[in-house]
Amino acid sequence: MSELSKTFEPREIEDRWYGHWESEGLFRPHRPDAQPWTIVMPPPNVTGSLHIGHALDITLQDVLVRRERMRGKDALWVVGTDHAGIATQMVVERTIAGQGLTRQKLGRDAFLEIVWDWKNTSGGMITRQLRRLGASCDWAHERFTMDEGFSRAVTKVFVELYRRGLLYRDKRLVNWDPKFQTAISDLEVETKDLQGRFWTLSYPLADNSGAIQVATTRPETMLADMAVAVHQDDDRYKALIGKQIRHPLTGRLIPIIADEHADPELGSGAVKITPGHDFNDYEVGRRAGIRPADMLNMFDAQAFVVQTRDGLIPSEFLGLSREEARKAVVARLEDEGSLVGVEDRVIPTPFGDRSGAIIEPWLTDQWYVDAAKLALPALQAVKKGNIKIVPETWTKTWFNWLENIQPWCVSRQLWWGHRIPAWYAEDGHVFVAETEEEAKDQAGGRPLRQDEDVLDTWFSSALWPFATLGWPGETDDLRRHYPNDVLISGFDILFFWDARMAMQGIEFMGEVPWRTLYLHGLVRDAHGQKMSKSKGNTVDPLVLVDQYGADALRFTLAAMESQGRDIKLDEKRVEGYRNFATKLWNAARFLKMNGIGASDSIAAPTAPELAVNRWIIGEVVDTLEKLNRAFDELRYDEMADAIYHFVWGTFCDWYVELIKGAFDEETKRVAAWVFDQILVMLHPLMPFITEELWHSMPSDGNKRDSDIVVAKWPEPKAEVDAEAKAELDWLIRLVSEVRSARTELNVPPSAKLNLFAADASDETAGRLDRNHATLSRLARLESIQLSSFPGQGAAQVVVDEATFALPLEGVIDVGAEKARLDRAAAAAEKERDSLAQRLSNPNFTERAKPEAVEKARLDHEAKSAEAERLRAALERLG
RNA sequence: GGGCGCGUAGCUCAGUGGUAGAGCACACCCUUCACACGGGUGGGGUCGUAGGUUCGAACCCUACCGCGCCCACCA
Repeated sequence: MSELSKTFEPREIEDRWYGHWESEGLFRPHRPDAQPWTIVMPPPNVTGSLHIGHALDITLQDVLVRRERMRGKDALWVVGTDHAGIATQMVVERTIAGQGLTRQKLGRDAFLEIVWDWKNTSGGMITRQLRRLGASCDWAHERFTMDEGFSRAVTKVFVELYRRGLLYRDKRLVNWDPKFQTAISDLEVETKDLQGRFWTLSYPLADNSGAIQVATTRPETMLADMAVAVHQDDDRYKALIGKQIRHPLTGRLIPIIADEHADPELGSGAVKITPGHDFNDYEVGRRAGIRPADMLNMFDAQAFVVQTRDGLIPSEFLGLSREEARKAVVARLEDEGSLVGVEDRVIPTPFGDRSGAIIEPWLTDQWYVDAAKLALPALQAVKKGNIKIVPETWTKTWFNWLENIQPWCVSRQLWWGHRIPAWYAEDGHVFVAETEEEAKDQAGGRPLRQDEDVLDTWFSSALWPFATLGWPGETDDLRRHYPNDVLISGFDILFFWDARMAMQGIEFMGEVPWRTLYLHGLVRDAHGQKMSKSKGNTVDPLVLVDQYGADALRFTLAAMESQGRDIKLDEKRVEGYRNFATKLWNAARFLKMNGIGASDSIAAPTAPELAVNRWIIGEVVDTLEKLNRAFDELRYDEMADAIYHFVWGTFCDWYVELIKGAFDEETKRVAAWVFDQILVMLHPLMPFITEELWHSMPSDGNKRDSDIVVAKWPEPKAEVDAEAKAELDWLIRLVSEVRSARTELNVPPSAKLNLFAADASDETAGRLDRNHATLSRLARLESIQLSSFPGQGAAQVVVDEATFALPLEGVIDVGAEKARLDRAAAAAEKERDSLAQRLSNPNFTERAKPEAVEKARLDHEAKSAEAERLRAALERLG
């Protein structure tokens, strides 16, 4: 491996190093005495595949855990997959449908066997894909939300919550998904605006004394109407309160009731009440004293019309879908002259987020978690600062949601999931227990039937931060790694997952699940559009990895991640950071070519003689400081920025250029050390190329003691050498000025010029002397003289106190040079004048901070001097 | 209806009370012995609009305009 190939081939090294890291157990070295550091990966759906959102999420986590591992911590990144109830069952049902099968035909046990098979065969894809990104998680302890231990934890939590009165069974309206035929939680409902209509109907009074008009957006539900409500203060209807209505289609006698829900401003001011199929009406019904069990239901599980308990729905409507029923009802009302008016109207309509079906409020028995009680401590935890949310702006959202939280429906009418540990006796009495035996004991031997339903997937994933560590067992892992240090998740699952983890974690562990909650945004396409399969604008992260390498993709995602903003991913950026990797690769080749290999020490070489070496060590220290600060503040963009500019802008563009042709032992030692620091600092962001180069750097016959994945994060004791910094800063400015003048005056790159330094201080003279060779090479100079140029026709540049002349007799376009100098002088004068104006304002000198005044004075002095010198240079040209 | 965020160079985005930055793109030059996935140089912004606070605002406050997102039962 001593010879680096001419081009950097990510694919080959990525597979090789990942395999090495994993098989050697380097992602979780045994460090029982080290300070623990913990993060859990949001478990991806077991049957899912990697999308760009995962890539971002994984990158952000891996960057952190790699640095903590390098800092010597007992770093643990918990990994595993989620059984994803609805999503997985849906996929499998679709598959067996191809063979003409349904789960009902198969029966529960046979169906579940198929799902498990499916999970076992296709479940490994996403975890293989995570590896391609370089995710350094603890694969040896990979978990699954339905593995044995985890399932035990889920059952225990359910039973405990029940015993603590925080979980109960209740009959009420629930969001029913008629396509999947299951209840879903409020969070799984997406409200979308749909173009609909607003019908006004006429309901006759039972005593034939007249009629009352009601308005509705869902006429079909009138078949289950149980009342008409008006506002108690509405003079139009006051007298009618308590009277009966003969329902137009069913003939059902229903009362006119007073309820504040009826808005006199809206429609006719009277509203039909269907407690069994509308959330508002349900509440009105409750207030009117109707028990949930007595509420009329007119739909089956697939939302087809069925007969109400009172048998009053005319047979022509039975068996119709909601849409058909609506048409039929409207048609009949029209025939009967009961339809008073129709207008178009936009209707906010609830959809199931997975099924896309319109949700039907339906009366069922479900299990609910008393979320309001669990929410309180989670709210407090953020208020007291036990959980820090980054970026902070999300705390308000956190409070707002938790403060208004509703009971959480956790039962699902599915088969794939954790079966609810509740058993019913013949009489309906329920026994909740961790095992059937326990339940039987409680029931005193009566025959029992287990609840058919399973739990919401999020109920189990909420336990991820502690159930993966062995809870309810009191394991060493649990003691050391709970609470986790940080959680990284997209804000889209803030309520689904993060908040529920906080609630369950505090309830069962008595302590917050993580100290910091970092929320990142969505990855969008280059134009800011949300990526979706239907739009066809999705970016497959693995395609990018194939094309540019995992390091480039990781670096891009980190560089574009600035605290929570959505990321517009542009492939050009990935390409750019691939180029960056290549640049680094070639810098390594260059160093090796010149006998520079691995550093023999972790500590910075002490007090080098050459300024350039002292300077670059200081630059490393600077960069490390920036990097560490960025890590502490979770500023990924700043991490990337700091290392990128150091590697390319400082190390490659200047240091390497400066040391070319002068590879003395000291420089070799310093260069080797600096490059090692670069590899280590860059490793969290670009793990693969850094590991490859780490092992490529040692000269023939030598080897590194260990891999960079477990190398020591830099802690150079060195300090920034101010003198060296000043000197190199000067050198860079001088070279840049000369280059700029050359280009602007169209001096051929090959032409070598003489340089005359006028008014040079002793310090400048010394610097010119010390840097004679590099200066000549970088600025393409023939000679350097410490005197003013006696002749005419020279380009001139001003750096600090000195004026440098580059004689260009015959070549120079005096007009162009004059224009150039004039522009430079004008710029300096403009700044000088603006500073002068500020300084002449007593309000400024008296009220501004003394440092600001002092700085303005110094700047003014410098700019005045510079302007003067430039004007003098201009004069010299005649 | 409530809440949040955004509007800075052609594009994507940093920035923050003291006279605007990056990457890409663009223009010109360079086959200089690490790298053309490169090197050098350069052009380009009245920081959405209007007020206010301040010695000083792109940065703080107010209003407005435009864009996006989240939450909410208006029949």
